[in-house]
Amino acid sequence: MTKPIVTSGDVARRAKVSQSAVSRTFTPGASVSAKTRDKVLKAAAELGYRPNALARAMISGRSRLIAMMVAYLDNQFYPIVLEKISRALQERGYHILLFMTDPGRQDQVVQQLLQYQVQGIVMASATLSSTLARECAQTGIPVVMVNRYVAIPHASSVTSDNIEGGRLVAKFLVDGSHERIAFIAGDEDSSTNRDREAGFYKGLAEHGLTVWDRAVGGYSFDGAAQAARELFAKREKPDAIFVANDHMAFSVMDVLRTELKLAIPGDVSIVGYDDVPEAAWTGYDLTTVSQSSDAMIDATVTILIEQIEKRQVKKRAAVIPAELIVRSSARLPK
Amino acid sequence: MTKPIVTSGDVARRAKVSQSAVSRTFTPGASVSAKTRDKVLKAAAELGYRPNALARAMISGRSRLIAMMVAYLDNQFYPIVLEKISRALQERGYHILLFMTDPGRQDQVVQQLLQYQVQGIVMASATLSSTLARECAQTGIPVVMVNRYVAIPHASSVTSDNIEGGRLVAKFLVDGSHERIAFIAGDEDSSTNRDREAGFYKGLAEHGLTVWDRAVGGYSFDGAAQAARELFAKREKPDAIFVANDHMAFSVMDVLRTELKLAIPGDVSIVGYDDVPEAAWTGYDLTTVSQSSDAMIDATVTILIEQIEKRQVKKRAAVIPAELIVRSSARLPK
DNA sequence: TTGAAAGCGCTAACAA
DNA sequence: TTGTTAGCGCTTTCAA
Repeated sequence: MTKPIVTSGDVARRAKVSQSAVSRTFTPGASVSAKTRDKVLKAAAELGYRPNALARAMISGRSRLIAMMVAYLDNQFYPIVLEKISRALQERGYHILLFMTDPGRQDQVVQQLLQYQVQGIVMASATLSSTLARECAQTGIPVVMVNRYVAIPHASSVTSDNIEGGRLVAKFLVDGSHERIAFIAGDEDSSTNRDREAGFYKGLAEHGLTVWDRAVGGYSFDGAAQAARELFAKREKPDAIFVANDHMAFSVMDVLRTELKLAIPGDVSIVGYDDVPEAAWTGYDLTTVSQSSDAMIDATVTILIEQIEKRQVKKRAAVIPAELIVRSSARLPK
Repeated sequence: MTKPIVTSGDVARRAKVSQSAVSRTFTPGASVSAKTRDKVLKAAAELGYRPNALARAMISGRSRLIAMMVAYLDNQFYPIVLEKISRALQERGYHILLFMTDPGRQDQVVQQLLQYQVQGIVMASATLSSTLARECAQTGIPVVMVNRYVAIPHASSVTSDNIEGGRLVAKFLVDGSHERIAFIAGDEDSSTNRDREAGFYKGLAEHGLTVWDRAVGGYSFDGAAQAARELFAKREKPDAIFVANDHMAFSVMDVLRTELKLAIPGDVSIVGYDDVPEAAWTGYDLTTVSQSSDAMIDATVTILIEQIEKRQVKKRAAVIPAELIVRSSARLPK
């Protein structure tokens, strides 16, 4: 009952044309007369013909497949990026091959995806070893890192202006007359964390302040809760915390309000980074820095497609402006 | 500078064996002597050989590609399902080709994914027309619908026990002495909504009640807000609302607390469905019905792999038990 | 266990 | 514009 697989040859025979005529009919921009095309289309419809994308990819060298490597999807920022990138690429006739990766096993995953002859790689919250990056470069496959930056030739990147974002937060908190301003870091190895933190310290310094305290949350919900407890276990407690991303900020707010019975922003102000949808939910109403996912996706897709179509991989680094989104989780400047 | 593409022929030449020997070395379970394999492996490593998955798929008829169709990723339930399914399939050597679909354009998307010779289709929050389902069945490609059910032969499904879940909610709200119990529906065409609603009404009936009022939120954040406003624009207002999923419940809670200045559960009780991670966040602390995503993913992957490997598509419908998760968004029974 | 040979379904020269 | 031809890189008979 299964599979009477229909090939272009079958269609050709039925339409009484050559097999290449069939191929041309299904290749946008190829030269076929209207008459031939109609005959082919008719036969194809009758037979239920569907071109084999694999065969096509193999011979043409264009698989129209883009690999997307993601480390986790529980931080809403990433599903949103994934959805938008996928839609944008679909519109251009490309498709996403999804790879969930564990830290440490990323190189293995890259080997797998290269076997599928992907034409590009998008990495979100994932890092590429320099060995792998070189391998991709040799194969001529463009790599775009989203929300992370690596000093590797050939790997392009799209990031928020994290340094400026950090500065904005510092200024906002200082203007709000906070005196003991702490920071909760994400993954200390990530460029995103480094830049947000560096910008934040720079901003504090510009107002003659230094960071009051610091803990590490590792970008995870539980890690952030632990970091919050740590900061508040000490004698002198912060009156404001900049948390390296929204996802962790929610966890911090939960711990402060529930376990420590602190009012936000009455007792302590919280600022996050990303402006994920939940930040606008009134249960949190989180003051944060927006990194426009639309702009980031645009840049990612543009870089990718350009490099694929020009067959020339030249490293590019797009930096998307950051904007402070003021809500109610942090005391306002007077 | 790019692409000295290495083929199995190159490896064969260098290892001084036949090209088929190379192929066998990379085919688990093929018969090669240890000596030959070593020679091949050595040559392959030296050359940086990587089997071409596309060529392999073409000839063997096994692409090891599974298509996943999703309508949206902003409801956290879906990214979680996506992440887990992807990891589970990766472990078994399969990979996810992701398709974001718009309602109405799903058939078009299916045509595209069939071209990639996927060996299975997972549909989440997406519906398949019966025409398409038939086409998949003819090709022998298994289809599994997650969180949705369709009366189509050959399309398997994995759902929560939505009827029982709805009943549990009704019982809980009645036991909590609520008297004006309303329902906010998702997409009225979806089996999930139908079953949750039917079970809910059945549960109310078992206690001699009927639904007080009803509005439709269409599974969207904004739609749910609108539905909430609608329910409370009337003279007599509900004292409890069962919202068809958590994602909408958050929106409803926001509207009630912020716009209508109502206390939850003081003035009105809210119950959701799904138990997404945010439901446990203390900003919402939502009483809800848990549909174990782990159990659903297990069932999905098992059905899929079994049908792929047995090359036999037999419709199956897995129903995962539902469990009420009591938190603080609804008044407790005495 | 090995190698030779025959394709998988298609695109892309090349001539006609 | 059309058909012929030669592969893309691989798996899988089939004989040896």
